[in-house]
This record gives sequence, C-alpha cells and structure tokens, in this order.
Amino acid sequence: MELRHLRYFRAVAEELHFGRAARRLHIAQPPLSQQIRQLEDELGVALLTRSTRRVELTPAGADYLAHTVAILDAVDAAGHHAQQVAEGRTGRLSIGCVGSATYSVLPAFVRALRDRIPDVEVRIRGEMLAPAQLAALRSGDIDIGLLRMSGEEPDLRVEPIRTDHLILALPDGHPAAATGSVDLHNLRDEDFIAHAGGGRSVMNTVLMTLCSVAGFTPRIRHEVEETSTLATLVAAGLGVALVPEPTAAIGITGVTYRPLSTPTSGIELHAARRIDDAASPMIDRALEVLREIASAPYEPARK
Amino acid sequence: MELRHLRYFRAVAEELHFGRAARRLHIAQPPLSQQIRQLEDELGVALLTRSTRRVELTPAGADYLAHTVAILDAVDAAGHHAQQVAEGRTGRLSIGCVGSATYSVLPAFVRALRDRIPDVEVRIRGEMLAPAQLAALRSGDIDIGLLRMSGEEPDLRVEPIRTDHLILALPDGHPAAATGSVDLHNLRDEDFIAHAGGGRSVMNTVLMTLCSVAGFTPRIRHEVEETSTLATLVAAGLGVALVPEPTAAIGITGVTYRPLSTPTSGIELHAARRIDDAASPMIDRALEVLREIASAPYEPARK
DNA sequence: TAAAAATACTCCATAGGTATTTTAT
DNA sequence: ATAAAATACCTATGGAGTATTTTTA
Repeated sequence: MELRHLRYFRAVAEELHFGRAARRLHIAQPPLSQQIRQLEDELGVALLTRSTRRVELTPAGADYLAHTVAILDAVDAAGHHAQQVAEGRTGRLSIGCVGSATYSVLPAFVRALRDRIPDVEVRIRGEMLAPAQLAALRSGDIDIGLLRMSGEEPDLRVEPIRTDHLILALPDGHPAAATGSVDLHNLRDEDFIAHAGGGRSVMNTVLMTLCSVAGFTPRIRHEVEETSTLATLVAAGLGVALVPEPTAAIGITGVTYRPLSTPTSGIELHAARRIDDAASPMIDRALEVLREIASAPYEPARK
Repeated sequence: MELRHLRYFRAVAEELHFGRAARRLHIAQPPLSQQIRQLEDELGVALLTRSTRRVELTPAGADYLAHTVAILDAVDAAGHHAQQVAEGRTGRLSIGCVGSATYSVLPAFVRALRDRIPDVEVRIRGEMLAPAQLAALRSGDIDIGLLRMSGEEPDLRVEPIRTDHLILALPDGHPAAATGSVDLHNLRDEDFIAHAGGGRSVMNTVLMTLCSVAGFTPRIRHEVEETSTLATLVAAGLGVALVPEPTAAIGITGVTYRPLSTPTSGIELHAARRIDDAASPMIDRALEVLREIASAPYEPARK
C-alpha cells in the first residue's frame, strides 16, 4: 500500500464520485478505479458501494476515511515539524548546569530561551558537577553544559560565557563580615567548605592557589556536592567558603557575602557541547541566546 | 511522497547502515540511497549525515523518524480497524427507543451488546416517540429504532421484536386497584393520560379501540411526551393510563399496575433500521442480539 | 437511455537492479 | 586498503492514458 491509495481514496470518499475525484486528482477515471480496487483487495474490506448512479461509503469505509485523513495530515505535519527542527525553531534541549549558576544564569537563560525560541522544550539538570556534565554530554544526556573547567576536551566544543568575581560566603555575624571586604589571610584559621572532587574542581584549584598566595593552606573540613548544600553549611556556621558571585542568588538566610580585598581574575563559566553536534541548529540558536544574556554582570535579585 | 519513502527511511534510520537496511527491505543498496535522497529533497531537510563509515540521524531526522514510525503504525492500525468494522466487531451504534421500553428492554439490550460485542460504542436516545425515531433513522441520527408502529415504511426495514401485554397504570389506592384485574368499563368516568401525537401514536389508537369495545370514549385530559412523565402524572392522581407492561419498570412510587380483565392481543415492539444499511454488519449483529434477548417475557426487577 | 463505473489494452515513467566510482577511515 | 555510500546506466514493473463495454436508475 502507498500513500497514493490513501490520497485517492480520500478524494473518492469526499467526492463520492469517481469521475469528479479523478478530475480533482488530475488523473483519468479508470486508473483511479483500479487503485481503489487495489486498496480494497489489500485490506480485504469493501470501502465503497458503487453503482453507476451512486457511490457510498460502507461503515468500514467511513471508519477508514477518518483514519486516512488523520494519516495524510500526519504525513504533512511530520514534514513541517522536521523542517522546524532543522531550522532550530523547535526541539528538545537538555541543559546541565553547575550549582553556582543554577540560581542566576540558568533561570535567566531558560527565560530568554522561552522568549526567543517559543517551541523549545527545555529539560534542566541543575547542580551538576563539571565531571558529571562532561559524562552527560558524551552520553547525550545533556546537549549543553554550563560548567567551570580548565583543561581541553577534544570531543567537546567549549567556549567562555562570562567571568564571575570570587566572593566569600560567611556566616552572619562573622567578625570578618564587619568590614566591606575581606583579606583572605584573616581566614587562615577558619574551616573551609569546598566542593567534592578535590583538584578536579576548578573552584578548589582556585581556592588552593589564592590561599597559597595569602600564605596558608586552607583547612577543608566539609565537601559538598551541591552549592545549595554549601550555602546551608555556611549558614549553619560550619565554615566559610570561596564561591563565584552568582552563588549569592541562593536565597538562604544566615549567609553574608563579602568581596575579597585583593582583586582576583575571577573564574570563568563555560558552555560546552559535543563537537559533532554541528548539525543541531537548536543548540546553535540556544548558545547564541546564552551569549547575549550571559555577558550581563550578575545582578542580585531586587526585593 | 509515498509510504515507500517512509518505510525505507525507517529501515535506514533503525539500521544506521544503507547496506543492511537494503537487505532488510529486500532491495539493492543504490535504489535505497536514491529513495532516501528523494525524501530529503522533497522535505528540504537533511535527515541523515552519511560518511562511508558512519550513518547518523540529524536532529530533524530523529524527529521525523518518530513521526514516521507513528504514521506507519497508524496505517496498519487503520486497516485492521476497518476490518473489525467490516466484521461488525467494532463501531458506533446509535439506538433510539420509545419510553415504554426505555427502562426494561433497552437496558437489557445494551447490556447484552456489551457482552457480545465488547468494542461497540453505543449511543442511546431513550424516550423517543415513534415519529421522532422515524425521522432520526432517515437522517442517520440513529441506526436502530425501538418503537411501536402500524403502517409501512418503504425505506425502512421493520421487524417485530416482542409482544407486550397491556396493563393499566392507576394511582395507589384507586378503587379499581383493589381487585386483581380491572374491567376497562369501570374506568369510563376517569381522566385518561395519553401520549402526544394523537392518532399517530399506536398506543393511542389501541386505547381508543379498546375503550370503544368497552362502550365508551376515554376522556383524555393530559398528553405527555415521555412515559416517565406519564407515570408521574398517574402517581400524582391526575388520571389513569393504558400502557405496555414493560412500562412498570419505571420505578415511580404511587403507581399501581393491574392487568385488564379482558385479555387483549397486546402491542408489539418493533425494531426499525434503514433498508439501505444492508452493508452494516454492526447493525446486523446488534439486531441478532436484540432478537435473542427481547423475546424473553418482561420480568419485573426483583428487589 | 444516459451517466458513470468497470474492463481491455497500450505506453512510459520510474522503482529497482547491475556495474562502477568515489570517499573516508 | 577497504568498506560503504554515491553515481551511471539499464531493465521492467505497474501506474496512467485511451477506447470501449457494462450497468442501473
């Protein structure tokens, strides 16, 4: 069976006249009769009752007509939808994001996506550590990763999205929070809260480097998977933490954020994608949107 | 575009290998490549990225594959469904029914239909007067009419289904209800409640005839559209009524039913259908079911 | 008897086959 | 070097056209 049979049957069923249907289809009447006969033979069902004076649908024919129309429409719709996907106007997009951007850059990104690409279907996986994102990118679990990284990844395309200042997260009432900015050296005897993964986390590397410059090695008492947990532990007074500025978007009371007295070069947020996904215009368009909105400096939520 | 293109695309998309897909389709590889190319050209969308070593779906191709599978399945399902309809195993059936059978024969019929033809989709229109049913049959609004009629209807096929005894509906405590059966003559001074439509209703004709034999002309004070209303009026003491026995299935308190002391030939319930619906096996099957169950004498619901 | 569907046949467009080339790893 | 897709070209199936017959209202 071919779509031709369905198109022809639809025409005859709607016209209830082989001659008119043939004219509508721009073919002669005999081949139309033949094709309809073929269709009926293949289905083993009489779809039409014909006499020379009247053509009518059988109950089975009426049923088949409804399905036929639905199928022909679905064929058209499938083509149009595929074109939309090819143009990146619709599709599914899975985004992974590190904790420090989950509550600031990520929501802004998703909001902008919905504005600019209304038919995108976004799936979000926030609070993903960088190594998990790399694995998820390779397995196809996510299409775009928002992470902080240093090394090279040959099968991924990584680009810097924005640079974030580093700030300190202190428990409310901490002596160092009394001043406008904090000298890292004053925290040499504090407990530090760090991310899991040790040296594989860029934030940990930066922390070690900065403390080393300040003349001490930070004592790391707690390691956390999620940045939100980190904020909770700081609020509980279990230690202090060095975090990228957007982390402050986590609305947990009991935490005071203070800049460092010594300016640093900050830490970069990167967007990563599979290098062989070049044929995915949705990812291209999404990254364009990300570049536009992510360069804006982090702005704390107004109350 | 033809289903061939979809079948071929599905094979290639699932095998991700033109050679294997061609073998699976029992054709050679070059024509397969050609057909896929045709499909892509017609859609204006690249569905696959090919190199000599790897064939992959583009995002648009993955999208199109999902739709393709759905369409091909729908084509199969449509054929099977039409076969089911042709065998009368599934389909929609609209049944009209007069008031006196609405609460006894009709529910038994529908119950039997569900047992015997599980996939039938029944639409019921109860409490339809006979003329309305004839019109609804002709307009296609109902497929089967359960009604009481006398004349001939050339474009309908009518068959007797069952004969019902005639009984009297009296208000509780009515003097005539004191005895086991009632002589119609004793009701010569009562108000009668009749169906609307006058002589066009067979029940009215029967009423006039029986009363005439009993030597009087009934005084008709109220005419009703629904048999349920008739029962309500009797219960309210507004009059008495002659009804077919199944009417007693209407569970309205305040009404006592009594047989006539003089046996009558009763009144027949007919099933009517369009004569040109011979090609509808669902109607055939449904009527077979009706014949089986409807011949059983009316049996009041046990409490 | 006239309008319309079915049949008979003819033709050619194109799906599919064979042989070969191209390409990417 | 080799496996696999693309290209070139040929073949033949079957879809569509023309002429005619059959059917029924």
